[in-house]
Amino acid sequence: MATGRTHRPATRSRGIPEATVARLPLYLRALTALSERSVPTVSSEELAAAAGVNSAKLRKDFSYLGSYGTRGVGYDVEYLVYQISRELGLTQDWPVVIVGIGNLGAALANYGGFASRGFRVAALIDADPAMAGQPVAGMPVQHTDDLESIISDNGVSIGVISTPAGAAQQVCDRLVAAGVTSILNFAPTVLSVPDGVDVRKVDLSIELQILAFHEQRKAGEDVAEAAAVVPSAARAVAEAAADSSASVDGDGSGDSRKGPDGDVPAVMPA
Amino acid sequence: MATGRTHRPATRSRGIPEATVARLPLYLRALTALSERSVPTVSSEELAAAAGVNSAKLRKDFSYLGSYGTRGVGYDVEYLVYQISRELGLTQDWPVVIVGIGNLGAALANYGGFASRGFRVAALIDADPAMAGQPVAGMPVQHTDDLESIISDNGVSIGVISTPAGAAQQVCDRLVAAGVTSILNFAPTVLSVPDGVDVRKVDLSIELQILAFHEQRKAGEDVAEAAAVVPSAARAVAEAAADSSASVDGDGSGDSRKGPDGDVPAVMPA
DNA sequence: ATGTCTTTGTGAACGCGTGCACAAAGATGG
DNA sequence: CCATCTTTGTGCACGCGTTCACAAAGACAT
Repeated sequence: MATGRTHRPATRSRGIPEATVARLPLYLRALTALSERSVPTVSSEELAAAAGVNSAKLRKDFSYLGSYGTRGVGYDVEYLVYQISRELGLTQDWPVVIVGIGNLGAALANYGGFASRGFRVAALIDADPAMAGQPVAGMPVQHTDDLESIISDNGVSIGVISTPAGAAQQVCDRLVAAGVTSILNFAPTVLSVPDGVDVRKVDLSIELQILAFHEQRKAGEDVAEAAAVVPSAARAVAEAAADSSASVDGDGSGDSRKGPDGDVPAVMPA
Repeated sequence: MATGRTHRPATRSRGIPEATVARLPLYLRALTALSERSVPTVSSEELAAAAGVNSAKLRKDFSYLGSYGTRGVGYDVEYLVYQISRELGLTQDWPVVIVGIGNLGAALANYGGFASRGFRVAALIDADPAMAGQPVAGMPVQHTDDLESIISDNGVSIGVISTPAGAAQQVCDRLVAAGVTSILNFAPTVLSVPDGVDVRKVDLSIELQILAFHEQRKAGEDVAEAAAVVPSAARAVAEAAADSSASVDGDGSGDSRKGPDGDVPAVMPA
């Protein structure tokens, strides 16, 4: 899972709880699989199992959309697929731009899941002039200079940022100024956006750290905190390389980079 | 955001709420940035702003770790970096294996964020015999046949799955059987694991769908208002065909995992 | 020392999300 | 038409997470 939303305090969009919205895609996926197998109806119990959730929760989620089930029988698969698709806005076309075509950006461009349900990669944008015109996923990469015109010409309202952290906010600002109102951010940075703009964040590093926490807990439950603590080590590393302004690798996304996301160097614990 | 945890009902691990644990990496990143700029202390207000959270929330989060601040002054940056690192288990080495070296897997292997904070890519594993031995991110890809020995030889407890959906559960089972107890899953499938194994899911498609929901809602509400900033938004409201557009992308390859692009398809396993 | 000022740490209230448990609704069979 | 069985839809209670608001604690100046 991506690591959570950013904005949107407690907005229950049209009565549908945020937690429910986050599960609708899950249900949709399970339903689509059933649809392909020509299963006509499904019970809340079966569908819940397929989606990996509680059946009561699933029924309550569906109750927010309306009463689409038949008691004693279950839910009509096709009908539910359509209703959820419509509710999520997947019955319309969503042009998407990906900014930052490094390793991750290229992987996203090739990702089949994007092209499926209503999402269409309208353009790939990178700041590296050497990449301009080069085909990635059968589509020529365009230069950042044309970002604004690309957005407006294609009516893009959803942008994906897979640049290094240093460039993310700048790219974000330009996207928003050009009319983008939803952003999926892969760069390890907190983006600040004006009201009315949604930001969702996917942070690979954070996911791993959360796993590490639980892993440590599992391993350390029986054993008594066996950790060689050397706080001075971390302190020493931190002192090094403390230059003035943040290392602005301006465009990034070039060959010279090592990763798609220039992560903030961390303390390297021994 | 990666889309959330899977297991672990309401386990307040050692008194630290799950929501707090999920924010600790965020604080750590902000603190590390401050540390590099040699900032000695920081107030909860400043740090909260840098991490993009509420200051009261941040203080409460830190209160679960202990009283590490000084009233009237703030928090010692270096000390806090160390405390959070230790709490998250980043003071020790975490060997990680990545299974499924397609576009996404390769991007993950190159991802700098993995190598930073204590995580070390111990091995890259793929089922394609043609990939065996080929270098990715300066490391030879190994074949799935050796999965078990790789896990045990390196003492791996964290596995990353970036295979197609059809292969994910099978890979997951083997990882768990070999001793892995934490899994970061990029495949669009619900993984079932025994108790004691943590699974976190990152689902790009779901994130986009959630954004689309809010985007549609914004577009529907703004009809009345005159948000003249985005003229292109209204144009996008072209009703798409309401037929069985839910039919997914081709590629019903099913069993044969890695496709031409070897990336994660949006299809569910049967 | 004493007062003032800043900032932490936390008690308490509130709201959201979850899960239980059950009544209502409809299918099914005789 | 009635009885029975299955499954939905939801009222309710509970727990987690968030936020407010403030007292306690320490720094700092006089």
